[in-house]
Amino acid sequence: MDQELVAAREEFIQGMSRISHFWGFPKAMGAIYGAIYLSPTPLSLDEIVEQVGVTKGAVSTHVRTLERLGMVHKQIRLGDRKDYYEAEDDFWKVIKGVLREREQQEFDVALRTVNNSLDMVDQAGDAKADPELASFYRKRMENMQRFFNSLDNIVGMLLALDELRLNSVSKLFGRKSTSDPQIGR
Amino acid sequence: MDQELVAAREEFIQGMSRISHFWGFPKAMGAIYGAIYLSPTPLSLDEIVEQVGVTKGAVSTHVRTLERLGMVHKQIRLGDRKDYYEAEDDFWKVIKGVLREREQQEFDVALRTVNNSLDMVDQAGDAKADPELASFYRKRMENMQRFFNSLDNIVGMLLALDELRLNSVSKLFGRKSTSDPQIGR
DNA sequence: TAGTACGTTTAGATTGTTCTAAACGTACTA
DNA sequence: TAGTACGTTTAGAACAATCTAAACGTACTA
Repeated sequence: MDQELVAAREEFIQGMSRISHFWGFPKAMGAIYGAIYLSPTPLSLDEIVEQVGVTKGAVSTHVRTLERLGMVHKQIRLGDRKDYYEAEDDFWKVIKGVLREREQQEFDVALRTVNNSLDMVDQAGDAKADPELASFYRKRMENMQRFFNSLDNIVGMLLALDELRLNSVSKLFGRKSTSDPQIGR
Repeated sequence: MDQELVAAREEFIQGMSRISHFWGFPKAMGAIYGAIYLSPTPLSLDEIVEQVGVTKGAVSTHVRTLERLGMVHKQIRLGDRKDYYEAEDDFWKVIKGVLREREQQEFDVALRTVNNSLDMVDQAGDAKADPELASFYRKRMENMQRFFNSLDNIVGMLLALDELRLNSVSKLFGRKSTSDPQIGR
């Protein structure tokens, strides 16, 4: 295979691992996604191992996560014991998957945490001394709570937009949207 | 000071450190922000150390980051060698600060990375063998590039909305927005 | 000048995460 | 039945991020 294409692929994969890391995922996971994304045909575990250069164990683990997020899709073939993976190439779906996961896992933990502190203030605060401080705490916490609820709603809406083609979100913001990339090559 | 309020504060601070960590920042940084946010008066480094329980060095470092992100504001007082910090309590501004930072630091690194790989394909690809693969690579990479540009534009718009009160973003999405929190207490 | 009260920097310890290597389980194949 | 080809799990190694403790720089104070 064309040596220069290999180089381009490696550059790309490396970029993906960087991006992955930046968004708080393991580097290898991004690299694996990159490899699958650039492959014209679905890849088996071993092919991924070969292209990315991490062990099979790691690939197995990460590929499972990727599937959970909806970033890759497993393909099984009759009479073939290997699993094959192909990439989801609709990135709005990818974002959706990530948000859904994060939203559930930690997002409303945040809400609950604030609610909880607020409860503590309510129960204790005005009973004893320092009612001023208690009411200040309450004000601040409620302020944050409101914000989290707004965020929560926005994310909820985004997740709900499905048939509407999430892509329209960008149109909604007017400017160039999906065409006319301006950081040119 | 009211023992129960202290407990509520500690609960809150702990929650902030968790959220901070979740968004990819050091835990202590979130805790520090939490302490400042809950204080009715600006806090000095030493007061933060006392409330959060990390060393002065760490506080010094993190507080600087927080300031760069616009999450806290430094206050200097004539005839007082201490620095005091108060929290930004407009979370839309906070988000703005974080996005601006991230956008610049890594966001268009992502773009550049893809652009770069694409260049490599363009230069090398069709010259030699495997023009099919080259064109497949090109297609995929352009797809991603388009997406990044959209994202970039959306974030750009968000950052530009300033006077417009970012809060209106949530109104724009219709549902309950800032009022009527539904995860009740 | 020496002493003190600050914030900052830095070397290295601590901790948490991610990866490797190897054992393992299962199912198919001869 | 033994052997092979696969994906998965796991113990612990390697690595990276964060924090501590202590040295440091500076400016004010006596």
